[in-house]
Amino acid sequence: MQADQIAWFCDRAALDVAPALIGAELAVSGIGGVIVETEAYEADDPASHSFRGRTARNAAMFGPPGTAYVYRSYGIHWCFNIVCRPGSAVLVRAIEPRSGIEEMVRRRGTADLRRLCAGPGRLCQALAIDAALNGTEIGTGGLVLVPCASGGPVVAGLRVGISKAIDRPWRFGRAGSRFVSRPFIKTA
DNA sequence: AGGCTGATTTTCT
DNA sequence: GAAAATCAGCCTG
Repeated sequence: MQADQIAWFCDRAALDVAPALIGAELAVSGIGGVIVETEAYEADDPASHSFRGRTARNAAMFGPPGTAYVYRSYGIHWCFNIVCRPGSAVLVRAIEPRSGIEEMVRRRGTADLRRLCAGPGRLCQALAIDAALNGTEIGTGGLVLVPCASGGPVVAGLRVGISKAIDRPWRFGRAGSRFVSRPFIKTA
């Protein structure tokens, strides 16, 4: 999809974009798959990097909708976000591997498809996402995003690995997918 | 199956 | 100096 169409798609609350991205196709230089897990981070959200205003690290979060925000996590991993309205973004937490599986297996050092891209750090390692993509416009530079009309049933749950605003059910997943980073609690 | 810990580096207090 | 939107490996039971 063209960059301007992606910008249009992302120009709304992260809370709207996050579930809408379930089922979308994500690829870097032809290697990727289908998004099965996301999390929303809003501008007024204590768990968001943007909560205390713009800094050197989170500058990309204040760029136009459709910008990629990539940051280093725990000093080791990379995490990939899609910027929505300024100061808000969607963390892509897992994809179902589809294209370039051989290359992803090589980068990850495991042939376990279920865990190949299940988690923000694993996903970035499999797709070779790093700081070079931070601040770039999705739809350019080999970064491909193709939203789909119906990604199937979407389930929601609590976000993972945060210590603030832990009660917001802003984690979204494709119902029944085996490729999510952690199971979603079943609701009655 | 589930819990703990080390790795590693940037950011903010 | 502590915490961080994590992960893999090793421990126990």
